Amino acid sequence: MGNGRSPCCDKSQVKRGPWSPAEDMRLIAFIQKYGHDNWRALPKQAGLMRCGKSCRLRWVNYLRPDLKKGEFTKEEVETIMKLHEAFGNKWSKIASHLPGRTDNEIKNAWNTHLKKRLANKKTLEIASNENKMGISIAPSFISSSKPIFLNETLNQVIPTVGNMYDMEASEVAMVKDPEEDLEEKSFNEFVDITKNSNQLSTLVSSNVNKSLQEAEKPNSVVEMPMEEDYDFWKILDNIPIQTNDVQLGQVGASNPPNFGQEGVQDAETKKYLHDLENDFGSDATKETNKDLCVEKNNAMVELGMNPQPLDFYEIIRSPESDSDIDLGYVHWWSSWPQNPGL
DNA sequence: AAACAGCCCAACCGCGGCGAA
DNA sequence: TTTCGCCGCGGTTGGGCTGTT
Repeated sequence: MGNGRSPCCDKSQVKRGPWSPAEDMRLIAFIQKYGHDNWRALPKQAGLMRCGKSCRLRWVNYLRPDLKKGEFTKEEVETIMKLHEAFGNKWSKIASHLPGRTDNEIKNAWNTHLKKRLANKKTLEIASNENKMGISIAPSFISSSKPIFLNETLNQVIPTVGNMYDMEASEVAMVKDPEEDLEEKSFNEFVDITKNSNQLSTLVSSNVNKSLQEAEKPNSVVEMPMEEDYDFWKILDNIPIQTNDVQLGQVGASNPPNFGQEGVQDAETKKYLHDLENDFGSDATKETNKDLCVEKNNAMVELGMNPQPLDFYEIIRSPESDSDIDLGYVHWWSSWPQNPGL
């Protein structure tokens, strides 16, 4: 690979792997307030130990407020199939035709489900064409067990014409329109699968709920998935992060994204945050930061900043509050429940 | 109930494109 | 025109989940 470009960041200095709730919250709070003009600088400004690419990916694929969660509709699936036929693996291009869907999501869906569906369809097309041409497919497939698809992966997941014949020849013959039937089956299978993805979200929620129930137990110790990091609270409390070379006030965010009513308000989310507030207490948080306030004020003077109040608890209570920032749409937390005690 | 295998998807990686200097 | 730096894209990976034996 030669001397390539220098790495985008010092890998030893950045955190990798699943995002914690605290990191998510920090990223959301920061972007909602300051926008994301410069991904490379953002982690530093937001006080995140992540590289810019990681932040961008997390935001674009998971935290963005306009994301459409849940199963793909039949229309969406059809659109993807058509666009893939036209553009190939141009996932971002395909995603641009599907509002609320990310290229990563579509790519994953394609690689896990839709590719199979397409393969099935093609298999049947070949069989159908050969039938139309008056070619008897049976003998060739019977005499030669060689699959049509030589691709190893495909061989694993799709029935070849050969083994299809072996397995279901009579069934295929009896179906009025086998192609349509299989397509329908594939689609239903796909929808089931995506529904299961939804169930996963539900599972995530239930895991969070479980944690909440744990937290409600008297005398139980609540293990917060938060690192001890005052910068986070600074952001939420509208205290600028003090860095050596970055001026938050210069970060462009004049047009914050619309975080209005689009997202689904999750009662569990609120409950979690409410408990969080109770357990730690806003006063306690502010108390903790008291010592930093002088530093904050100095920084503000130094940087010539004029920050608008960004009250964490107001944010969370939105949209009931007057705040135009809303965290309620966030799915809490995909990367967390497997190990809630982090 | 435990072990295993396969699936799913969030996250990472490296490269290409593009604009600025 | 060249070089540099950033962003975004597409491919790949790895850990968790689920189904099967």
